[in-house]
Amino acid sequence: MRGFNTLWQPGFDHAGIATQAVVEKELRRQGVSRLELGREAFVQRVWEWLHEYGGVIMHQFRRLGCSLDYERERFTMDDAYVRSVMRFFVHLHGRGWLYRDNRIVNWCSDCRTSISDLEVEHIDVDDALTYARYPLADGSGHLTIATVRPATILADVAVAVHPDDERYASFVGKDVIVPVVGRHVPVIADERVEREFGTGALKVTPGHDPVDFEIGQAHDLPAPSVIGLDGRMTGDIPEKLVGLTEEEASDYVVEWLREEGLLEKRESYRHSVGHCERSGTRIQPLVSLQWWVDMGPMAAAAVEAIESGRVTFHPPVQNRVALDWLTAIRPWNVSRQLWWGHQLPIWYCPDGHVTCAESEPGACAECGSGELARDPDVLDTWFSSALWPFATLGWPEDTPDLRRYYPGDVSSTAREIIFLWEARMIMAGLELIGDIPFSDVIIHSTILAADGRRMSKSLGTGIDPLELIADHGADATRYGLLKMSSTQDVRFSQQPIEEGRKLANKLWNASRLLLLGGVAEVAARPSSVEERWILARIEATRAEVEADLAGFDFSHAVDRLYHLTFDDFCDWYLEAIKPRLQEPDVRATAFEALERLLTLLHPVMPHVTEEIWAQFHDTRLAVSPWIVPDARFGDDLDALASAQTAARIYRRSGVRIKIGGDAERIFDAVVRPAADGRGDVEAERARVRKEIERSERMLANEKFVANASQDVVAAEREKLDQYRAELDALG
RNA sequence: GGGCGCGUAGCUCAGCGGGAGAGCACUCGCUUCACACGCGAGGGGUCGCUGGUUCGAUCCCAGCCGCGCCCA
Repeated sequence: MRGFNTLWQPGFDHAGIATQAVVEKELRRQGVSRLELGREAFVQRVWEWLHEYGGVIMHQFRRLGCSLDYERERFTMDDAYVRSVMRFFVHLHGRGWLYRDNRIVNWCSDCRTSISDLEVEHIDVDDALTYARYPLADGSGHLTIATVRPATILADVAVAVHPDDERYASFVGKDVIVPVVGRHVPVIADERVEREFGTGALKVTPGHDPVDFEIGQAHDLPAPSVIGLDGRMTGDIPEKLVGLTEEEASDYVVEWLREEGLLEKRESYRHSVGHCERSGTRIQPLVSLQWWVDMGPMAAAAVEAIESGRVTFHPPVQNRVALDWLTAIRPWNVSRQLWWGHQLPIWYCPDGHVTCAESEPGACAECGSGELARDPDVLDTWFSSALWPFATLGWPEDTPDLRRYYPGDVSSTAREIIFLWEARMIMAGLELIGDIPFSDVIIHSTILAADGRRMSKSLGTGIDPLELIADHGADATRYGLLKMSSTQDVRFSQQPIEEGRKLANKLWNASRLLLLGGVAEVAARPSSVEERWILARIEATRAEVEADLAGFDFSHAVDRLYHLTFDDFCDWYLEAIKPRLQEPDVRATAFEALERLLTLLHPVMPHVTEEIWAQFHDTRLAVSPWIVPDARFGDDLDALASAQTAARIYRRSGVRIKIGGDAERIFDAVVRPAADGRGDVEAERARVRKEIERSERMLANEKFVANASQDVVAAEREKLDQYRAELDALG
């Protein structure tokens, strides 16, 4: 409508973990495991599943009447997209930012893969805090530590205390004996120890705790593992514990401590524990060999882009959120032990040399060996999603689309996606294209279920937009969603959608009033006051709506359109012209006003406005020009004020005040007063006198007049004048 | 543990320094020739609590009580 060449890019990511989990679950129901099936066949099954169930979202978009460029639908697993992902990976490798390392990761024993920090959800859990005594090797006493995970005692390699903790100063440098396994380990000093937690002495288990891993690295300690990838006990531990769950092993350890007199106490303890966002399984921090990306340099560029305002988040507080994360960014674990996704473009030869290439190399880059095995891992889904703004446009080729549509303007998403996706799109865009992917990021509200819980499939709290469309109509659903939109999370309610349905209905009926008399045959020549007034109202609303939309304030935009339609257009304008509706000039202006109203409403309610438009046009509203600013009748914006005041008084009390002229004529047409409606004039006078008193009292306050802004004082004086005029009119 | 935000009419939410608002729900009156899926009127709120700043506080500040989210 405004003549811009815009692209709204449709498509999907492949949702690695989630998709694999769903298909695996289905297989299990059929009594097949993915291991039996084999990698190739499994991936084939995922594609089949996608073909069956994919397309739902696009169907929903179409039904909502969203103007996406549907022919350009893209998928992160498309061949062309895969090439972009490989290019990105090889690029990072060439930069030296990609490395393989044994580090502690968030392991989900249910999904059987590592996950990134951002896929971990912290939930408060009630646990027991176990206080265990570690005897000193020299027999001179003991040290007590507190732990919520007694089973990990088996993997302890040290006990750490804070360097400034006087209680334990004399212990540092001595050895203690780890219960159950009998290992002699040193007492070390490290600033990462929280003195206030437990006894202030920390058992150090680098194999199963992120902080301990850091301490272990700093002190050059080993990181033995006693819990395997399957969540079962393993490693250098007593035979009878092998294969137990962590919980069973903990019970054994606690019992052992009790019998040996080393159990000091157990107390209940509530703390937050990481869980896998997908499976809900408690995260097992463990050390494994994974691929990592050093994000420092890319994050610095993104920080610059946001601080300089080249990329702006809305609402503005979110700029800070993004910056805080970017400035404290940590290495990104990008490898996943899954089958569904982009397999790492990494090949190993028998000598362990690593070859990184976009497509399968013929020989090892280092030794020329032809015996190459590809790394079985796939990439984090977000690794590919980060390329969305340009991979969808043909990058790494230099395509016309890429030149025309990159960088884009707006990306809209929920809060929890800021780090996962937005920040990474910005980083990838700056790194690979040398420019930001978009200038504005809208962080919209999350619509909660009516009871305040999150909408989710597993809770059964979700709502299918297709049902809303079936019940209320697509235009009503669009209106309702826009009305609900906010920077604050909102509870879902049918009411705003129902409001939209009423608006569509009202618009339809108002149009019918005009169309019933046939289409106007002359050009509009607005002459009467109500005609100039409605055009002024529409013009004012146009400017306000444009400002709202520019600020991404959709809720206020649709609210204005609702009141313009109901209050101004229907209740006053149409009622005012009704007596003269047969006059060609009146009809001509009415159609002019209706055209403008339909145009303003079209982005919100494309279906009903297009249908009405078709009743008196051969063109399509969707491609008709937007309203151009029209200041002709600006002076008439408040022209109906006196008639509206008279109406309020009459409808409330039955008292008619004297107004005269056009106002009188409009009043009669709109209000249609009874022949000699006679109300309680004295009560009305009393009401107005009260207002006058209030106003006079305020203006008599010297401090108010002296301190309040001139505008406020002037506005108060004007109100006083109006009330005095009203009192006069009451006779 | 760190950070952000929210508590306004029965419900869902606007307003964020000058007389408390919208839609829905509720009550009453209208079959008025576009719409009863409508029109008009009305009832309903110590704007979470306690202090402070100000001529003036729902709005700014502090503390408390509830609730939510993000991060570790």
